[in-house]
Amino acid sequence: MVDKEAFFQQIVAFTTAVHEVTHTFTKDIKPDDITPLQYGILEYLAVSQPVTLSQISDCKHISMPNTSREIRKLCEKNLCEKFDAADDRRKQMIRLSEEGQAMMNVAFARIGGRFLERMKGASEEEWKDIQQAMQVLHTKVFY
Amino acid sequence: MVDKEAFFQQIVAFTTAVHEVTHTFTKDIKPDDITPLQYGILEYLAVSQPVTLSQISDCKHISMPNTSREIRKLCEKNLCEKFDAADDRRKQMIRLSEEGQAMMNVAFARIGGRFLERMKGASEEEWKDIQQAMQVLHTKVFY
DNA sequence: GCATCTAGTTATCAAATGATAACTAATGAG
DNA sequence: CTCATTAGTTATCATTTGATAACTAGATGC
Repeated sequence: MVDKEAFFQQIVAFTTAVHEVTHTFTKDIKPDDITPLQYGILEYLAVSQPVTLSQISDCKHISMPNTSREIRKLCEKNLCEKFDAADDRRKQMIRLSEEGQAMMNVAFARIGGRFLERMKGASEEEWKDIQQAMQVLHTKVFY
Repeated sequence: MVDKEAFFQQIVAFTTAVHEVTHTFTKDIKPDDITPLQYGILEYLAVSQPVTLSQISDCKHISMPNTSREIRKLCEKNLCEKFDAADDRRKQMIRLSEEGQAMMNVAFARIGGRFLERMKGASEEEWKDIQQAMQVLHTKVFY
């Protein structure tokens, strides 16, 4: 049998480490004129665009009024833009503007660079192991 | 060769999933009378106590004045306590109080329960795979 | 013994975030 | 058609968090 107590300790240590590393890799990336919450929204947009306000609200756990406010600010900074959904005239779709897309490309490239830097000594086999490991955890625990 | 672009996509998707799952597993755990920041400090204490204020400040990326303030609030709520370090009379060591320890035990048990629930169908072999996967990522990427 | 450094505190201010009420407009059910 | 529901907005307020300056007390270098 597995030792569930030890297993849980391991989960805590692991998730803490993931938070810590992503934090240090991300903290000095975002431009000074956007807040952490706004950066989180832009990251979500970069991965999932186009999305509705309601989707942002659900996925990022931000109330609708606050989501509306933050999106308005991002639009004012010309980082994203709204357009009407074809199927339902109540819906507002959001996507990154060209400027926003360019900004996120730069941010992602820098973060990616840091991960690559961290793993530059890895052998072909280690890369495979790491990818395999992420796949296992992604499908079985963190989905 | 590994496809580094795809690899990075995978990292982003994976870390996002870890954040998402830990968030949903943790959000309704903390008592209403402590803030998210305070909960984070308590979690850190539970894992690393006893620690100094400076250690909390460093590890949780909170300025010393703000760390001092939050610790004072936690002490006022009887969740942690200060005591003097033996070696240096400037240092204040912090540890959970009995009440704080009890609170974190409950919180951790509930979070642990949710992970176990999520993995209740897993075979002996899958458990091994998952532990193995965490170990790989913890040592090679998230350290 | 004096200057300098480290650990922590207190007070204060500004900004970011969370929460709620009251609203408009479009959709969908009956 | 009418009523309930959904998507989003605006305004407002409270709380949380971040940032800085000015301070005390103990340690450390020389």
